[in-house]
Amino acid sequence: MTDDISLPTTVSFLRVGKRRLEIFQKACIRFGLSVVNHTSHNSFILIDDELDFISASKALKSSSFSSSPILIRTQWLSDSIKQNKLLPHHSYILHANLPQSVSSVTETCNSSNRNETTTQGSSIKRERSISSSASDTDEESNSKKRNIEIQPIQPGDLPKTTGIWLCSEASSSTSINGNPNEKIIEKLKEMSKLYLITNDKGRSIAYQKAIEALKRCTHPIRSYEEIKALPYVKQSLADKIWEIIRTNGLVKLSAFQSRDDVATLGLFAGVWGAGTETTKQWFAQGFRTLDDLRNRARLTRTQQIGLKYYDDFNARIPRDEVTRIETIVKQTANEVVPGLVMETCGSYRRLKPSCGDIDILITFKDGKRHLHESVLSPLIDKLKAIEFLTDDLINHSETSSSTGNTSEQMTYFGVCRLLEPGSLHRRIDLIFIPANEWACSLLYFTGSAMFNRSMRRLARRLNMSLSQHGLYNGVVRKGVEKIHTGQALHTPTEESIFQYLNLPYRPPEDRDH
DNA sequence: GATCAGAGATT
DNA sequence: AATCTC
DNA sequence: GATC
Ligand SMILES: O=c1ccn([C@H]2C[C@H](O)[C@@H](COP(=O)(O)OP(=O)(O)OP(=O)(O)O)O2)c(=O)[nH]1
Ligand SMILES: [Mg+2]
Repeated sequence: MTDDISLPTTVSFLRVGKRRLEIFQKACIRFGLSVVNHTSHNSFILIDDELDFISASKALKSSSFSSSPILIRTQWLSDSIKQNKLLPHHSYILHANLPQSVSSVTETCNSSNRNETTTQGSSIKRERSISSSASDTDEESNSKKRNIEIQPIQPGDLPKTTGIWLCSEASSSTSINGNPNEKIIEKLKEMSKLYLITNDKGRSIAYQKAIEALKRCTHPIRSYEEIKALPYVKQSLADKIWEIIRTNGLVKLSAFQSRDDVATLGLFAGVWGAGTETTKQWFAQGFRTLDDLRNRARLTRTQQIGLKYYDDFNARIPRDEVTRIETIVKQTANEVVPGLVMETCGSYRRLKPSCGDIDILITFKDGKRHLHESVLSPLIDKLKAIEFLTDDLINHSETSSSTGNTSEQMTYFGVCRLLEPGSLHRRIDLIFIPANEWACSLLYFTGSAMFNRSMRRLARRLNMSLSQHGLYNGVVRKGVEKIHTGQALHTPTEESIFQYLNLPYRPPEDRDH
């Protein structure tokens, strides 16, 4: 079909509810439409499907829209979302001579509304798929009631719904005998990741919790009953897991992955220093490849470095290379400032066979020595001199005391490489801390991130507060803000922190959640 | 309807 | 203050 | 997306 009228490039919304508005605005970004407010003069206005032409016109009169705009039903966007591409808008245009029966117009466009047909007059039983999907970035929910065949459950086969606190349990070792539900976990992980890069943190967390529940399940899951018995898995996630078991796939994930905006966001998310807002903007500006970014995008200093080493940074580091890098840093540090205590943390301390980066915690042996500035700077300089460090990403020493820097902690994020031909550039994080914070920092920097968050959430529940600086009790919170910071507890060792929280001690390798 | 951790550095 | 990162 |  050849369209004489080109698709709108700029639209605005009239009387669309908050929830749906958010969804539509996201869709607009995705389809390259810009959304403006009433005030400017634009000729395309999207109106809620309940409005007929007359009431829409009335509403327009009392606002500051341009004189003769084209009215389009929001169903246009709803259908476009479903079809995964921006559809022609013709059939959705609202005309003056078609009063009430909004739905009759729909009929021509495509199959999506077939079922609603006639009730009386202008019944608008808009299908809820978009608005009720409780989701933003996705279109989801052809939520047909799946006919679940309930298989008989073998007694004693149910997954134990273990405690709420992940940090109280050892991470189950998948490396030894593999996880029986690997396929499911893999799919859900991908979902979680995609939700994260599309700025849906809450949902990403929900998937991670479900993943952890699955990891703890030591036998292959077979029945729908079993699935629902898992903590943090209810209707929606249970359906998805069941679908994976039955079909070995997940339609929603495939649909997600095939969206070019999601794929592009994923690509851009691999640039160190570019987060959800930046990648979203880049996409909106029409960039699609890393070369687009190199040539045309506005990049911060760190993003330039992230782009320069895109492949290197996204490669895992074999454990033995981390060991060699650690050795270089330790030796150099000992030459420059004798008496430093250093521990390589992160995934390395958790004994992972490969690591995403190198995380090194640094302090003085015995307390008191607040002039950390006399340590970080010389060490960094020396590491640069031997051409081990190649670039700075975050450097406390460079930015001379930024806004009210009361913290004694100092952070250096940079780039290093072994002095051997063929060595890749690696991300290295050095954190300098006062000795009295050693245990809490060690705990923090060892992670995993999920483990930390679980433990911190537990602390909060106990009216305590846990960070890399310390563990406090008697914390009084009023909503979000702390009324009372509480008092710092004496935490000489990691074990002591577990004790305060009534947790069994877990060695680093058991914190790999 | 709020929460999902808490903090440092850059922009 | 928003954004990104650990 | 689950939980309280
Ligand atoms: O959001 C985060 C990220 C990290 N960390 C802590 C735990 C983590 O173990 C450590 C180092 O971070 P990194 O990103 O290097 O994670 P990792 O556990 O070392 O994994 P990777 O192998 O990807 O480096 O910092 C957090 O507390 N919160
Ligand atoms: Mg790491």
